[in-house]
Amino acid sequence: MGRPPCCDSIGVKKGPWTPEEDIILVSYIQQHGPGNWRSVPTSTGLLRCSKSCRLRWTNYLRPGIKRGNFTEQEDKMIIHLQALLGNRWAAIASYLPQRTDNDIKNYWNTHLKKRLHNYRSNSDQENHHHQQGASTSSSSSETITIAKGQWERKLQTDINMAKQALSEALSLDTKPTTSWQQPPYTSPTAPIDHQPELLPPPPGIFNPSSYALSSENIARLLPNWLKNSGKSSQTSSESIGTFNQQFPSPTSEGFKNNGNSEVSETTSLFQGESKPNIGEYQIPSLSFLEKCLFDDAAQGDEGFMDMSLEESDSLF
DNA sequence: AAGCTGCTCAACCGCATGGAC
DNA sequence: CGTCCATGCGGTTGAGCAGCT
Repeated sequence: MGRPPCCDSIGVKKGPWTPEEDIILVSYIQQHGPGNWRSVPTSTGLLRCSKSCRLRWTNYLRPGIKRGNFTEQEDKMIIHLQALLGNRWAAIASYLPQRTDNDIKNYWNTHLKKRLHNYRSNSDQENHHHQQGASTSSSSSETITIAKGQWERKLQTDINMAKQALSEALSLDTKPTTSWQQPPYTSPTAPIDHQPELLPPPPGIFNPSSYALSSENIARLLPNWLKNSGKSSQTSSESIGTFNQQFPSPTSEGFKNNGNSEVSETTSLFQGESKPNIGEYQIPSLSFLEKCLFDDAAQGDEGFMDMSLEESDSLF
């Protein structure tokens, strides 16, 4: 007999979240900060279990989350990190700012795994043909030596690629392009050259099935919602300014503390500490990444050996 | 137009982990 | 040291959707 489900209690709601629930949750977190999830349902009156609240926040509502449209760079990073770390999605997510572990996991399972499988079955066929056509004079040890040399060069390329990817990710700080900055609801009549006004979803527009997709980040709604609901005496710009302070830019927020301690990271954001400096986070350093790569190389990690950068390049 | 099939992804479930007592 | 509890993590599920027949 395992532990009973945490959501066994009667009256706990399951299934898709509504905008109202999201607003309640974001509003609560804005005031109290993430963490202490146990108390969230009782404090907010949400008919959700604490786990569900935490998941909703970390996978969807948390500021700085980028959704969909994985870039090639990200694809490659995921492929390499998966080969290196296995299915440790939280660890992989720590190297990919703005992506959640759940998102990466889904993307891997639905896209990359399939692509990789297709590629490998193709290359297996090619190898089979090459082996059949190749002269039998070359010894297997010779082949291994050559392959090892080639692999070392590939490894260096991989490290350079990882460095480039990370530096590009870090440089996003100055050029944010994340989707969360797109307003989830904009006035149809808003001039294009104006900052679109944030609007709450029109009454009756809610469609449970499309809500999660159409609303990039409910957090963007909150300042306006607070103003409209009279819960905040701040002006719109003030509240947005405050809000932006509390929800800093995606990339400065994006790196998790060692990939498994988002609470400590996000809590600090909400407790009025100085605006996070990217250097303050315990970002897994490149030297660490390199070390892992070399360690794996020394141990002959087959997963990683199987998938070099050049191979992953040819996937795209 | 209706039914079927496969895909996507938000959300759930259960186990693992670590801290408090 | 053992137990309890809160939280984190990874695997899995299922509703909704798109494309095909």
